[in-house]
Amino acid sequence: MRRQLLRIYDLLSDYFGDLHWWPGETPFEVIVGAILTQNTAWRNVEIAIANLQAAGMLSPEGILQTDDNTLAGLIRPSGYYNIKTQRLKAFIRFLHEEFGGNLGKMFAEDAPVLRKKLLQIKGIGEETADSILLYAGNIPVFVVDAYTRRILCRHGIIDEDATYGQIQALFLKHLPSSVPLYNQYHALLVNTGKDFCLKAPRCERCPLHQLLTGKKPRGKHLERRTGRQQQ
DNA sequence: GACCAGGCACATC
DNA sequence: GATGTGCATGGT
Repeated sequence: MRRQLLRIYDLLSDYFGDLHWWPGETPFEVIVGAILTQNTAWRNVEIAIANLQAAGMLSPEGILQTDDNTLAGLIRPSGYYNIKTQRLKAFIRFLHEEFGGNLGKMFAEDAPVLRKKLLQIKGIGEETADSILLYAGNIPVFVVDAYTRRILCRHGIIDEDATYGQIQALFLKHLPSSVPLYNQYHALLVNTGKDFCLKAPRCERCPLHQLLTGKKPRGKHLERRTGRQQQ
């Protein structure tokens, strides 16, 4: 399994290059993005974050002091704006109550304890919590998302009804504990999902196609080695 | 116009 | 514990 997971990693890294996730200037911006991107295309999140930035509200204080209607209006392009308004504020209230509003203190907390605390916040589930830990806190946890599940499932590596915890445990067990490795691996899976798993015909051009079928991938994708950045 | 996107909470059985 | 539903925008 270890070899298989590393083979997938190598194939995708060859194709996509180093992705250097997460797109975000600061840890706080990464956290805002993690909440706003829930079940939402990243391009819509970018608009919402740009709105917050332009309004000078991309900070814990800025968001907390903004009334709900104004905040919802700013993040409207990211969808579910009423719910996400509450989720953003719930996180920031937690940050103030537990760590005096200091992200450095938050990430200095023992990781498993912090993860449990994050999961108790309304609106923070497993994927969002792990994205925050890995991409904002540089803590080595593996992020599992819909693409991870879809790709691993398609390649027969996991069962269709595997839980989040089971999928995560697979990576944690077989891969060395490494922030850059987990960062890149998750980013690769997301890009693979976006580019190849949306519609069945495109799947045949996926860098992983040969791994699954024994057939060479179709198309010219192996020529592409752009090392492109996220979005 | 239908479908999809880097989830999550809550109701119901 | 499993399953269904609401939340909502913008791109393809």
